[in-house]
Amino acid sequence: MTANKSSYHHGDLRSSLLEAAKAMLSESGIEGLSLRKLADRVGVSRTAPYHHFKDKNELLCAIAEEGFEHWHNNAEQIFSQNGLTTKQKYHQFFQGYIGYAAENPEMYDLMFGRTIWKQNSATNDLRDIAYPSFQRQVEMTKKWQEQGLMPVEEDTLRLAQVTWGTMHGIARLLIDGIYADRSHIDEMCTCAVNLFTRE
Amino acid sequence: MTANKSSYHHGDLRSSLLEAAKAMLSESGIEGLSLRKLADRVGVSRTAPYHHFKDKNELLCAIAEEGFEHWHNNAEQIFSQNGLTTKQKYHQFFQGYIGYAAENPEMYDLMFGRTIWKQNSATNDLRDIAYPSFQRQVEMTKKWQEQGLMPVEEDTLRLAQVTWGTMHGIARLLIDGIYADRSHIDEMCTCAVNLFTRE
DNA sequence: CACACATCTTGACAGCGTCAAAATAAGACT
DNA sequence: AGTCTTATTTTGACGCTGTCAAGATGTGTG
Repeated sequence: MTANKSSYHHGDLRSSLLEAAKAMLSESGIEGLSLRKLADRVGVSRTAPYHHFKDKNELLCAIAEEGFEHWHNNAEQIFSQNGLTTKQKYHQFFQGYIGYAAENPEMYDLMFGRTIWKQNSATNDLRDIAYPSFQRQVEMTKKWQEQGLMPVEEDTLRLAQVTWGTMHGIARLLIDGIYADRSHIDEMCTCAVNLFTRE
Repeated sequence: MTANKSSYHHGDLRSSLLEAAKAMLSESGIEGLSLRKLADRVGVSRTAPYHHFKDKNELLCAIAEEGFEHWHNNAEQIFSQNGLTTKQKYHQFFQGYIGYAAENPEMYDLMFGRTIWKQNSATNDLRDIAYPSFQRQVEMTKKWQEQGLMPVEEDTLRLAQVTWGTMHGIARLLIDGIYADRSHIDEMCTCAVNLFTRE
């Protein structure tokens, strides 16, 4: 169906746009990412991107998709590690989450920020990737309860919402530069894990 | 020095602008609040606001100031209540925080969102109001530790960051419409309070 | 070889924040 | 009083943004 590369006028505009857009995103954030500057950077006219993305929103969603994939692989990797107690793994997962947000603040802002999720502007493709990620959080919480790491008295869904909410909140405080800074990451994570886990 | 009211051309443009801006904010969010539409709404020309606010940013900061004041009074009121245990008060504080965010999502987004805090764009006036609010959070946490509500083993600052982070995170998940919705508020708050408090 | 289609460009429009310069009205001073 | 200074508001303009409509250009298929 679709040729692999170097066909048509530009070659593979769509992925070139995505790559450049990701770079611009991490350089200057969502606000600083304009379609016109993006087109300029790739070397095409202002409206060329519109033949590959219906909207600026659709472009942003496509970028976020890649972010979720990368994020998912990251979490998977941590959990497949051996020789760690459940609590150590959870600690590492927690720290990994905050670390990802701190190192990719603009991407995190895009993935979990209101630009996309506020007014239901998320693409179907993005939902298909993001929702399972949210669901996985609940499943993992259930396991943590069964393994005695987290209190079984609490409803699993609520517990998942609260623990993820904590990670999300700390991440946001960090990347929005309010009240907390990077040098506190490790201590904050340890503190949170202590509060959430028994033993 | 400055006349109280009904002097000059318009009367009291500054407060008229602020009031209209607050209305527009809650109607259509930060993104939907444009200086031009604001001026139009108040009945002045597009650049009139610039003699009362240097920037759009400065206007936003002025709005946020009012938000912090209202928010501060709200918290004060809860703590001055009698006939409640420490835990009940904390529960109510927690719920009040989330409730405020859920009922004033756009104002909360302005007060604690990246628009203002990201690139150090907060006004000095705003800082003077906001920073003590953050500080108060730490002091209250210290009291909660002393009263045996929260673990004394944890560093007060970290504990404050984590507990506030949790409130902030849940608030953001709610108002950004991701993963949680309003009907879960009470249960989430109870769950979080259970995790954070002893006894 | 021609036709259809995907792709890209040019032109245009409305909206935004903001600056400069001109117009207007109020208060202060002699 | 009247003049002057100063605060306030307006008009005009600039560059930026996202996006639509129409035209130009190249590619793959029949």
